[in-house]
Amino acid sequence: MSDQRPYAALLAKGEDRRQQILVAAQRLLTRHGWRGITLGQIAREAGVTPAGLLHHFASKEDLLHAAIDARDAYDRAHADFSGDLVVEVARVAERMRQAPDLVCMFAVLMMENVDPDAPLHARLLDRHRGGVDAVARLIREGQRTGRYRTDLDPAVKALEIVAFINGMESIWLLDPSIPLTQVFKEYTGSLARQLAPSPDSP
Amino acid sequence: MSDQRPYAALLAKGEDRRQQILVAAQRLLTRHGWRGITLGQIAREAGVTPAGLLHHFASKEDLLHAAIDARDAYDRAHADFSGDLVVEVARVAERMRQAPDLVCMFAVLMMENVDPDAPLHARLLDRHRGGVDAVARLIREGQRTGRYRTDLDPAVKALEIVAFINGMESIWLLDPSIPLTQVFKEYTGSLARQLAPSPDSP
DNA sequence: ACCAACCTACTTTATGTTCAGTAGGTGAGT
DNA sequence: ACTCACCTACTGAACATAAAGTAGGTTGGT
Repeated sequence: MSDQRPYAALLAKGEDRRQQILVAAQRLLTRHGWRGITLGQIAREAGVTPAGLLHHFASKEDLLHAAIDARDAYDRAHADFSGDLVVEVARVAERMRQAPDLVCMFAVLMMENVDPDAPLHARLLDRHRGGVDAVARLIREGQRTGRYRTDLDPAVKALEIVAFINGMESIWLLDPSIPLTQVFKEYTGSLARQLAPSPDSP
Repeated sequence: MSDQRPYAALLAKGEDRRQQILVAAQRLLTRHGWRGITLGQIAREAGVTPAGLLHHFASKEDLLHAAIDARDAYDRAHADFSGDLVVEVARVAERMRQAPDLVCMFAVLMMENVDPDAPLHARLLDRHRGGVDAVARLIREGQRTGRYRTDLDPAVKALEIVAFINGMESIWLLDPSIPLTQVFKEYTGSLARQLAPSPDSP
């Protein structure tokens, strides 16, 4: 934080401000969406003027992409597609609590970019499909190793799981008073029962 | 359509235009959200000028509320909380196909009004809770009559069900190529198995 | 005279962006 | 030691545009 070199401190300050802006943008983005926020709001929350903000990011759209990039990096760091699917789904609730501004960002952005011509449509569609595919792969893997029953379509079940997670994100954003953990526990429990091979009692 | 009386025809034309505007607004609302559309776009799609639109609706916000009211009326006409829960959930897919602009409108509006200070927050929160409560009631009813097992929390399961439906609406809007019916069939199938009393084989 | 269903032309406000400038630091040449 | 060219991190004011809403007119029916 406090370097000997004043210039280094200056650069650190700049990077710091950049992060502040990014965090503010993420927070506001998940509450108001891309169209619901102004540079002024983000700038104020980050302690700069709109012009000052544009010193760090070329445009509002640029800032948006930077925020999404940060979110992607978070996912790359936290997503674990090597473990058990059910455990992984259960972990989503924790992550939602830890970093709601990041985790729930896509739920908001998705609905804002539903239209095929929307600026982020392609990117979000790709991302979403990637997520569904990853879940489907996990199911297939479990089926191959005999841990999961084989009479259900991985692609279909994956969609169901992703829909549930997505839906929970939306609902939780709207109403944070819901019993998030319990609902996730309930769902993962029933999921485990469903994926378990045939000779099985609840 | 074609009245004898020219004045009646004029009034009918007005009512007609009002409906056109409402339909256009609903369509655009579910694709671009409230903030993503302008009076100009809606007006153009309805075949009027922005000023012409404001002849039928006092303000943009007024139009929004009218669109939501129409959606509420649709729900009142189609929602059936007397039948079986599983059957009812299965029917959602049909309704999504029949009237996507109406059914999926709330999924979009919800994410746009996540913030407690958002203009529609209270209304959407109420509506959402009402939906969850209705589902929970259906579960409780089933438990009381012995059709459903009693060892699961109706409120929690209701949240899961609503989350799934909500999530499916979002995903389907983003990517209409998904096998909507299959996923719903899969989910309702597993739901039925889960709600069924203990001595039961899949 | 009055109303309905519009339209054209305008005002107002909000917002992204640009521009010119300021304060302070760096490193090279003299 | 001193200046010169250039850098980073900003600010304040101005600019351009878009979009909601308004004023007043027109047409045609009662």
